[in-house]
Amino acid sequence: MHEFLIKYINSFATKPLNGSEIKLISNTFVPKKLRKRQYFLQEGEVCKYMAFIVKGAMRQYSVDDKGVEHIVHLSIENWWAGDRESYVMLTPSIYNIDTWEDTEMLLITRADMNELNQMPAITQMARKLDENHSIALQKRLNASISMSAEKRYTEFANCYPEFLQRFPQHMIASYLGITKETLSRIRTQAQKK
Amino acid sequence: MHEFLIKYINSFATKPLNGSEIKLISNTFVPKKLRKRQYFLQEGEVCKYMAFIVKGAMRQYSVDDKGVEHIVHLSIENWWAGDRESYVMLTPSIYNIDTWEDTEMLLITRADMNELNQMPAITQMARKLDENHSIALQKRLNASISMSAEKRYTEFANCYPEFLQRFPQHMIASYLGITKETLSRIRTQAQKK
DNA sequence: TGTTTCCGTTGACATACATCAACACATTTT
DNA sequence: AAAATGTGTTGATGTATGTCAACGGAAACA
Repeated sequence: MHEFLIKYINSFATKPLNGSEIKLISNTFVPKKLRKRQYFLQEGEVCKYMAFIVKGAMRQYSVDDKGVEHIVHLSIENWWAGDRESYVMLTPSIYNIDTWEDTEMLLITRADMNELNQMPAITQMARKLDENHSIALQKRLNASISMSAEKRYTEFANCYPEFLQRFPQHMIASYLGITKETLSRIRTQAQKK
Repeated sequence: MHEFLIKYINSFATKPLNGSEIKLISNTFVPKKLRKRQYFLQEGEVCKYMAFIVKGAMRQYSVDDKGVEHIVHLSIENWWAGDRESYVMLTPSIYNIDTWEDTEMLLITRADMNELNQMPAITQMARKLDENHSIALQKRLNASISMSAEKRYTEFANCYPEFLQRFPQHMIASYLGITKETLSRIRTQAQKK
């Protein structure tokens, strides 16, 4: 199971991991399985682990005063799940994270991650991840400030076609910050063209 | 002028910088001054430098099809300016960055930054910055997806009261993803309460 | 000193999107 | 097999926010 993670880390590294490093990593990341619809994190808890997803699909969302869910993050294989803010600051999370498919993941605590940061490959990966994460968030923020719902959807569909297959439409809608009805109408309109 | 930067870096470091490190940093970061309303970066250019702001105020914004500006970032002393995506990926930026006050800053290229990453203090700072940046963006994204314009404004006003003094209202509005008229109405309404 | 530009406010009106409700269909549960 | 639940669609209506236009005052400019 860890081989996916090793492969993933190597894809960021200038030098591939050696045997002892692989061993250490494999011993540090703890496997965990969750059935569909189970919580990985609930609002109010501190997020103790970051999860590398080996197989499956998850979502992260907040719930507003009216009980409406707002999805801030969707993730599948080779992505990470977890609330960075809570994980880094050790504060209670305002988000829920749960699985949408049966999911296998590899967990790591903040402390263990700090240990592993001895390894150059890990440091490189972590930096690169942070960078990519920031860039992606920046793009989404710009989209959400400056683009119409329709444009946000088409851009999303281009960028992440696989997500359209894996998640139901109302989750995509929530992720885009619109209602399922609006997304439905956008789609039928787009087809006419 | 570099002393502000040194102080700033030390605030992230477990051990303060020593003499030779300070010297190296001071030699690497290049001072630059810009008058009010001058461009630091224009759409289509690659962002070669990250700028540490010693004094002044800047904004980063995209311009949509209709010519409307959408501010994605505001920054003042002890913040950074620059388009991370362009800086990291070496792609042409879709953003403009300009000064709103006369501004003094310290510039660094990506290559030089990689060199400085030999120093633990710099590495620690960079990581911490990336983390904080991600967290802040995540918060904003969640706000923009799940909160009303009014709530976004009051939260912003609480979080960054100084920005209300330094930037005109129409920029704050743009930053919040609303028009100046809407912000004006929100403010008069809020006062009545 | 006058002139221009910028800034914030207000009003009338437009519109993108939300809300609410009903329905058909598929999937899961019992 | 029946019942319950989840999913996507469509229509009627509501509302937050945008758009356009006008105005007054402040600041920048000439």
